[in-house]
Amino acid sequence: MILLSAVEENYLKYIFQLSEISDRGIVKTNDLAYKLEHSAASVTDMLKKLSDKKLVAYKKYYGVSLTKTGLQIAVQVLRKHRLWETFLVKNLKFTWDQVHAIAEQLEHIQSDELIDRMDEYLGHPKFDPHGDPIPDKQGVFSSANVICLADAKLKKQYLLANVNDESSAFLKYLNKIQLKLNDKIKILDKEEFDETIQIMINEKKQMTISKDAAQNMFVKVV
Amino acid sequence: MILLSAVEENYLKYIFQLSEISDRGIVKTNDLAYKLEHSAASVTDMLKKLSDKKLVAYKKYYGVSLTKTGLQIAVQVLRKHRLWETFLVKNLKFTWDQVHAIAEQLEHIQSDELIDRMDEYLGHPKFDPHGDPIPDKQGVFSSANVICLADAKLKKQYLLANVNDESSAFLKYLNKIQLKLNDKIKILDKEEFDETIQIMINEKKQMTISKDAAQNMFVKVV
DNA sequence: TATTATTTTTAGATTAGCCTAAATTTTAAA
DNA sequence: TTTAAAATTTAGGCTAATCTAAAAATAATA
Repeated sequence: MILLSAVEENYLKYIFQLSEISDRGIVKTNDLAYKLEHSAASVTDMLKKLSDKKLVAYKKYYGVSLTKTGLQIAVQVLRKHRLWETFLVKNLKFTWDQVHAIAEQLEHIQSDELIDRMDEYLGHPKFDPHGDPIPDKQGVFSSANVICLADAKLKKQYLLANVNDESSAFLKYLNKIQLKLNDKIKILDKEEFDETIQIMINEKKQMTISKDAAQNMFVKVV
Repeated sequence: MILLSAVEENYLKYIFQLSEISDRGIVKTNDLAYKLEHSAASVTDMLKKLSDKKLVAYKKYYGVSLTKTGLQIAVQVLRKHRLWETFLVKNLKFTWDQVHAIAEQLEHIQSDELIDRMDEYLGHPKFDPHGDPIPDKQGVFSSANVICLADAKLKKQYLLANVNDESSAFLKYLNKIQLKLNDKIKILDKEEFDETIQIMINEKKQMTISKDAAQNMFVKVV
């Protein structure tokens, strides 16, 4: 078990996250640079280093993907992040918009024993407070079969299953409009021009949701 | 509130701990180097840096002490360390010999809100699992009035109040001989030659304790 | 008190992780 | 298909935090 720096772990985590929404799992240097808020040059440097350590498969000017080892580590970092978020919300009564930044620190604490005990303490949760799946010790995610609200069908009943945890402002907005996980959502109408949608929440409250907000929300069929 | 690196925080923490057992609170470069397991040259470099930041008062060839600001930060790091140790033992059921290394990482997580909520969650504990006092948010320690077992009087009834948390091996030894905090201890005899002591534990079990072990144990009068 | 030993600092290097500016490669557009 | 634009890499530099070896200051000893 090679110990990685917090920086290296972050690279693997973000490569994993970006690879999930890219074609053939290939992540571009610039996309990583944008996520990490680093220069592209810095990213290139680190990709070479991670490649030397056999954690990523990197091809110059083409892109990067995780090796088997790199994937395993990325998933364990994600596991730690989500377990910590769960602890912060469930036990320490943080709100869901407060926990991401703290979990970004806690996810790099190096102790398998700690995370095993935390998992046990929390009762082996399958999803974190934002609805993100928590991989188990073996790295297996329970799948939730969600679709983005921006791509969901009209007039169909859904449940809010997952929201983007990275933007505190977005989560605060959800607080303000009192939208929580597992609320019922039905799209009543969609404006062609700006893709704003009209939704019905819990069959009683009607709202207008911007395209931007809808892209950060994920629903599943009832 | 200036954010310090984990390394800087560690320096302040160790300067604080060493100053408590030094004359007039002056800490020597070599003592710090030994504690930190760094070269003396590295320590000198860092002391200059901390001095520039007004966190320590450093005089070349003489020694270093904490400024008011440096002291405040050191105490808060200690507070975090001890609250985390308490959480690890009380809630996650770690044994007291397992928690120091993990707490050394956790103590550098930057979030006042986190530590306030953790303190609340744990019920504002005054002492950690090793009997070390946990300073409150204002940095005030509750004093325990302990003396080192190596300096304790013969034939007097004491309670084990505090043990050195830094050596996992020592704590494992205490586990083996089933000695816990608040156990009654009476020194029956002290060998002049090697300062080995004979103790009676809880008025029923007699044991021989080395000088080395006794120096890591602290007792208070019943 | 002179000399030696110890402690501490200085000088100079190294590595990780970042940067900007310039060069190169790839992609898109005319 | 040539050329312009965008993406990416290379080159060279910087800071934090470490090191070793040599120099300097202080403390201990003869």
